[in-house]
Amino acid sequence: MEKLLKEITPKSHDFSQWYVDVIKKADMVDYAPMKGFMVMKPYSYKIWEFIQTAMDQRFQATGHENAYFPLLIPENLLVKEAEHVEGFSAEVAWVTMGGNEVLAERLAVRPTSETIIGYMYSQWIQSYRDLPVLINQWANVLRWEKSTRPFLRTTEFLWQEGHTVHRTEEEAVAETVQQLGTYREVIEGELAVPVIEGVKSAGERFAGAVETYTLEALMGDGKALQIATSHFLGQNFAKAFEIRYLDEDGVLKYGWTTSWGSTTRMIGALIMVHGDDKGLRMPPRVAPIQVIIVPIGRGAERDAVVRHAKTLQAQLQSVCRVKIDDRDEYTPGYKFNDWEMRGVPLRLEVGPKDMAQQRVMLCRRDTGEKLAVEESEVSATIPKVLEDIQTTLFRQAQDYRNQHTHAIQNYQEMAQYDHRGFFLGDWCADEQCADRLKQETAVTIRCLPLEANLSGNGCIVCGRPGVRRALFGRAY
RNA sequence: CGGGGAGUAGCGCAGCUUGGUAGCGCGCCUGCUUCGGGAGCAGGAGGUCGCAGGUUCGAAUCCUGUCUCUCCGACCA
Repeated sequence: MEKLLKEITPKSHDFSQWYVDVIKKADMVDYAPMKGFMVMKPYSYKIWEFIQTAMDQRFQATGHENAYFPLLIPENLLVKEAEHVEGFSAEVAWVTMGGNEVLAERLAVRPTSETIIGYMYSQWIQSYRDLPVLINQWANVLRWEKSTRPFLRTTEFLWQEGHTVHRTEEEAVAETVQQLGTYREVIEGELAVPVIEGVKSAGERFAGAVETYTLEALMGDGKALQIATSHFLGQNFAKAFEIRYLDEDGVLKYGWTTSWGSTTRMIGALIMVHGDDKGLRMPPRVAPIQVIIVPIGRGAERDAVVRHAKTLQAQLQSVCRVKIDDRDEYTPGYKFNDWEMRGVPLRLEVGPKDMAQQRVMLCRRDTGEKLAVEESEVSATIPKVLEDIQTTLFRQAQDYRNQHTHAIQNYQEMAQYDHRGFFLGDWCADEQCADRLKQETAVTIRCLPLEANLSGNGCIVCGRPGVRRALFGRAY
């Protein structure tokens, strides 16, 4: 334990340092030699691939198709939607040279693709028969952020962005809500991160959106993280980009568009929600390795144990992602700590004692619980235990969030919780109250939850009658 | 972008005040002994001191610039 503490800063001591220690020690990322950029190493990229698969299956199932649009966007397109360009102008990187030639028009490295896709859609859509257009792209985007943090906010990041066009407002809103539901399914079901669904207040809305739907999660340090968003764009982009169709009634009409995105930030959430002082705790469904077999034995025993462990591995391959750690140069104790740091959900130990009794030892990463299992039962037991770990991690995260969610009547009450956690309170819907709250406490409106009723106690800032129930918190 | 802290071997650090032989722990390599919660001994490899200028006979050390990390703000997924 002493040595462990030297490697990973305890969560309670310094959460930020803990986070950096964990992602480095668990071999998830490395810093690139340019500010704000990171390398996703195989262990974290694999997690991203699982997330991609889970998302993509659901996108396809609801009729979406993947496509790919250009990395660079000409300036004249980027500036077409006024609010949009205002929202992003401060963080756009520009390409001004092509080889040795200065470009006639500079090109933006996409911070998001509404504009270039909007332009293309305007070329593609003529008739109501062309609708809806349901396209998603998996891509990288670039935003010149002031301060960065691996996964949570990097200059370049990976994401998916869906862009759809619909014939009616109702259909577009339904799409927006449906996609939020998909995000929730994946984030809660696969990542075991509980979220609160809501809409953003006007001040926090996506640049150019009519309504921004969001999922908000609470991290292990009591700070909030926006984990996925789905935007109803109304006809703002359709009007800016002339996305029009001739309707059945012979009238030329503007389409209704949506966009929705989720990013590699989800991996950051996964780490901050489940990790502990020993390192990561991976939910089994997205764990690159679900079961690590550690053979134990010395001298003459070693060969027999390793051979036996390999047989077990072969047998388990059909029920889980299993790896064997037969490195000769490390002791079992070292390996235990090593894989715990990487968050492998389940460890299977086999030694001479186990072999004699035809059993193995299973040790859960989430609870530390050890159980002896008959060899004949292992294949059947492991999937059940993995499922239980998945559920347990979600429950633990949910409990933590519930314990740190406080209904309040006025914002001064936040101080007793050190402004950490979620706060539910009424809001008068005046942005001035939101600004004042932010100024005084650094707390912002995370969302207006879809499922919440006014308490009737009045705005937590000004005391005037509440208009919306709001979820407050300090955000990443 | 403003304010702190920091860049010396893969990792963590000392050395810098007062310029003069590049050091420690871990890790790595080899050998032997070890193996149910971070093993031991012995031998060994590895560094243009973030980068670029300047001062000097001589710079890790002094000066200037610059890049990167980190923390706290403001901006954002």
